[in-house]
Amino acid sequence: MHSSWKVGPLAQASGLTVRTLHHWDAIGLLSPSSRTAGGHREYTEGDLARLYQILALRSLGLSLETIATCLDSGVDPVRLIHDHLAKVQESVDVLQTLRTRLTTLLDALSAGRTPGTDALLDALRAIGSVAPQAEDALKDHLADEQIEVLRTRSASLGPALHYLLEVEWPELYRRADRLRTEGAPATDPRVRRVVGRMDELSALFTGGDQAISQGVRTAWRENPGAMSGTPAPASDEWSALADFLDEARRTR
Amino acid sequence: MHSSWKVGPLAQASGLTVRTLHHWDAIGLLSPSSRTAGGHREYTEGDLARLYQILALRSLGLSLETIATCLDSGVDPVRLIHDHLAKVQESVDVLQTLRTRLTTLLDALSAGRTPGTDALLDALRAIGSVAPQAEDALKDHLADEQIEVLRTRSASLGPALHYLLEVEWPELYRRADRLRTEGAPATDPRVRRVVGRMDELSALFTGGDQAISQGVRTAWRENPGAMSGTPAPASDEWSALADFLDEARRTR
DNA sequence: CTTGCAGCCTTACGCGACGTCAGGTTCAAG
DNA sequence: CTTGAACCTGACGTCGCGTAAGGCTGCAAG
Repeated sequence: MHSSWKVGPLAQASGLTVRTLHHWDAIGLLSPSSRTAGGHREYTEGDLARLYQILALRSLGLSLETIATCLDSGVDPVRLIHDHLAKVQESVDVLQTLRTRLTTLLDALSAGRTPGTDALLDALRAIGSVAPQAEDALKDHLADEQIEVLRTRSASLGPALHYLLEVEWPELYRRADRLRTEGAPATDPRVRRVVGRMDELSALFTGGDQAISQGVRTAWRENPGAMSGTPAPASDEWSALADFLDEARRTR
Repeated sequence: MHSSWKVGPLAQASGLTVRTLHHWDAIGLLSPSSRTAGGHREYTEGDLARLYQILALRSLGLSLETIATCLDSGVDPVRLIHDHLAKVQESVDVLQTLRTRLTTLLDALSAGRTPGTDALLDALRAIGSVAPQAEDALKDHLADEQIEVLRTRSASLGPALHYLLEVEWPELYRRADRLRTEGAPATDPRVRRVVGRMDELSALFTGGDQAISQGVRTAWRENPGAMSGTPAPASDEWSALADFLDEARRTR
């Protein structure tokens, strides 16, 4: 009646693999109480009880080492579960944030061919309408030329455009804001690098036209949500970052 | 003006470690365009552009291999992001489910010293009240004795009790239900093992008293939510599982 | 008793993205 | 030229096993 199990049947019964049971034996998590003369593992009923406890704790997402500690040395279960829950919650939060970013990005990508460019153009047009009335006609004309430049540039960049506009740009934005909130000065080499790369990207679109670059920057400041590809930050935070970047640009 | 960077300053500027840059070089993700005569890495501006692209894509949670493929061979960004989002969403769902289970478990654990035991006792009392009136007094008396047995047992089990009641028990419950919904017959050895272990746990509390064991099983059937430690399943699902377990017990 | 074959054994590499030495070489300042 | 900081390559560890490779055991049939 005191049945013993070999690895194969036990793996079958428990839904695990033989390799897993070998592994658990190797790390001392679950070692069979006895062996045959030839060295074959023999799991007893007591081993099975432990196996079920391991499965239960594993289903909570605990590491094998943690499980071993629990079963062998005894740990306060409340604190154990509490701490583990905190870690899980943290992972969830991180993934949720990532999911939001991916969703936003995917919306932008699938909404149009080059949504980032459209946002750029919209922003440029908005800038034009804010300009002094006396120069409206000229600015409109200039904007048309600028738009043409942007369209040509966009076409020549091809697929890389998506990454640049929808991925790298927001990344630069986030990096800059992180540095700012960490208290880095505008003269910090890391800040300068980020600003430099931003201007590089800008140059890719404007073809080096300073007027257009300035227009894009202004547009960005006026309408951050459409340009950054990320949820619009608080306006005061935003202008603080814009000031920060401008300062970095000046003191370069 | 054509600046070149060594690993140290570049790591400093980018927030990475030297080791990471070495690694990215080793796997061909980001190799410096040149080296000094002595073999020191020299990163050019072009390398920096690639570095920023890598950082951007990495911040989306993509694997280094995927990033390399994107940058070197060009992949449809929409599908890339879409597929990746699906994986992230799946991870979120899994973790959310786990979080819910952990929260429920933690509530149960921190509500009282031995909430599972209280639930057991409550269930036993409920059973008593359902019993035929003619035997009420006797059953009440019997219940008191039973309660005393359970209390003694709980005390002697110590911390392991929590695992048994709040972790292993629900795990057994889930395993049994999984087997049932997979269509396994009540005579399946895996089912028998689960039922056997359930009865072992039951025996731990009742001290082998069949009357108490039966009472606990009945209580469980009457009030599954309080006993299983998991969200109460649909009642029809529940009774189907109870029937399944009873059948497995009979045909053993 | 021997053969056969299924199932068991140990050993070891692989994954992913690096951290962390260890032991030796190169660079730039003084 | 010397010194010390920064650089180099190589290798092992992480975590939970998957996936062989090559050999041994155990049970049944001949």
